[in-house]
Amino acid sequence: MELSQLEVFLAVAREKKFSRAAEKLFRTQSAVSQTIRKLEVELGEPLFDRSSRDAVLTDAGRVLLEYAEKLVNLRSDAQEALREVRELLAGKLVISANEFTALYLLPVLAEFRRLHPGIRITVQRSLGSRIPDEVLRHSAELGVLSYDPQEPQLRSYVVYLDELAFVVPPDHPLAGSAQVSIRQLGAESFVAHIVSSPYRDKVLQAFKRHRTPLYMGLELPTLQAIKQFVAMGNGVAFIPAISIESEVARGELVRIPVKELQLERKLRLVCRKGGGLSHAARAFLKVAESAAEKLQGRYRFQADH
Amino acid sequence: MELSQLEVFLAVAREKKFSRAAEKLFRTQSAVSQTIRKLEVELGEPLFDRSSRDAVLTDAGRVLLEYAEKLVNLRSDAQEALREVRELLAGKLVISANEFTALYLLPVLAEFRRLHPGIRITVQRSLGSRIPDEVLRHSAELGVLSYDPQEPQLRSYVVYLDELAFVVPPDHPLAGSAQVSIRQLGAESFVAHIVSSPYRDKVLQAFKRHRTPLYMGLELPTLQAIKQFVAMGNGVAFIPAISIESEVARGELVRIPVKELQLERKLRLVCRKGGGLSHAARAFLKVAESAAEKLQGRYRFQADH
DNA sequence: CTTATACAATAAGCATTGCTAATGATGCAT
DNA sequence: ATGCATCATTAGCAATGCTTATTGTATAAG
Repeated sequence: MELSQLEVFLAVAREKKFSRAAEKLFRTQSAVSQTIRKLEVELGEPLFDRSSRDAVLTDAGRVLLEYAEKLVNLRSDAQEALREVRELLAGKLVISANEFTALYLLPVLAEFRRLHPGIRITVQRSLGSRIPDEVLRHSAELGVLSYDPQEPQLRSYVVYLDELAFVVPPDHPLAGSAQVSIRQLGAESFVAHIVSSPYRDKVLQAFKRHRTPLYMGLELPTLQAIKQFVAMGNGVAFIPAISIESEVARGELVRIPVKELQLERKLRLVCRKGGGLSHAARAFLKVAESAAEKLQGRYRFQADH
Repeated sequence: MELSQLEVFLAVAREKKFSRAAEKLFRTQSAVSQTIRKLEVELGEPLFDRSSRDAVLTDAGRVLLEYAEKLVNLRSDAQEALREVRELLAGKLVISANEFTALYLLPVLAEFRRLHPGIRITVQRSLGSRIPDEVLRHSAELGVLSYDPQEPQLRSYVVYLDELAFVVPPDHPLAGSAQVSIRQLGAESFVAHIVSSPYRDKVLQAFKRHRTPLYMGLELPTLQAIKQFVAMGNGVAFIPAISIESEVARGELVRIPVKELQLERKLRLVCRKGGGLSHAARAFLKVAESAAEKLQGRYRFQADH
């Protein structure tokens, strides 16, 4: 029992004539007869009573009619649903990011949702180190990383240039400075992120090069905690610039360029190589790309200070 | 999109390997590949991501999976429903009968329901003269008639021998007689059915032959009314034997054979010629046939009195 | 880094299927 | 009875789908 056969069956049931059904189906009457006959043999039951002028459904025919209509409608539904996927009106996108790269995502997500409100997005929080594997195993389709992954089956696109910002509380003696040098920071009490990263080491090395002690009095597990702690006047910190934009704007934190330290961080979107990407993911990459182009100028401006 | 293709799709989705799905389907891996490919081309969307070790459903694949399962299940349901029709576990049977032939049907219906409780039966009341046409137009599948229809597309089976019974109230002077002759009935007041029938004419002719007047004092429209009127002691009547069985048994009416008058009535089941009969109708004819065989003896016994 | 293995895509040949065209059968109306 | 409409049947042909054989690719092992 195939859907194409059921379509013929439905046409005959509607038209009540084999020949008229054949016209509607752009087939010959013979083809229709054979199709119905085949169905009847398969089902072991006649479907039409041909004895009278109009073809009349038998008991079995009536039963089949009910199901045939449902089946054909269900197929239409399926085709419609697939059309929606094709046209980005439906779909699901899972993105893996860690605490701070998730921040980068926010404006991109906003734009993406505006363009494709039918796509449901899940941003799952993970650790940077586990993200490549998650993407490979299909537990996420995209990932946000701050480094270029080694895996040869992955491809990554740089979508954002972040940097490590030096921030102080607004009432800090250095708060008014346009720039500081590392030597000026020897007396400061630093608050650090408990997760070690390549950038932390670079900071340490820079201080060492300038023979300046780095007093790391506190390690905190979240960026939020670090920001609040600094804002309360309890110390200073190096922290991803992206995570302090609003605090700087509100005057809760003051960012000061450090002359000898301009640590850029490239944020990347990673995905699997080789065409296995959903429309949703491809669309997201596109949105991210155009967002990156817009930000480029602004970012450079900040970096030059 | 055909159900056979969806079956292949489901197998691959389940097995996560084209080759393993092929085994389960008793096909070659090539066939499975081609089928899936064809589906993908038709739907304009890849359904599986083949890049990783196991085939993984794409967005579109997940959507299709949902519908494919529903579709395949619905087909099973349809096949099951048709099996029930085939095995007389389901179906519908419409029988057309007039007021008094419907009485004949009752015991046959009881037996039929016992044998085939899944078949829904409708006995629609009609007029004897319209029944052949109704059967031809499929507005009923079987009809009960008291005569042999002319229509060449109809076939009829004699299923019951009724006769016109002469009944009197229990307190009637003739009530004790084992037999009466027509001449004894000249003084009686008859109650007649308002619907004229060939049998009524035969009665009239018989009375005429015996030069006996027939006083027809009242015509009533229903058999029930005639019976009650006679039982109340208001007259006597000729009435189909089948319709007074219980009243005779309860002593409300007394039946007396009339020597010169033995009017047999053959009840027939009619149906369309030529294989266009449902299982239900065929089964009903069968039950009616065996019921007729059983009744034959009993009927003859009564007739001999 | 190469080799072996597992799996899917592709190509070519073949069998089956389903369609058309032509003809035969049957019922219905004139 | 004749003509018209309708469906069944048959044979031939074209399209479809399956198989076998081969190529391509990614993963695992040497």
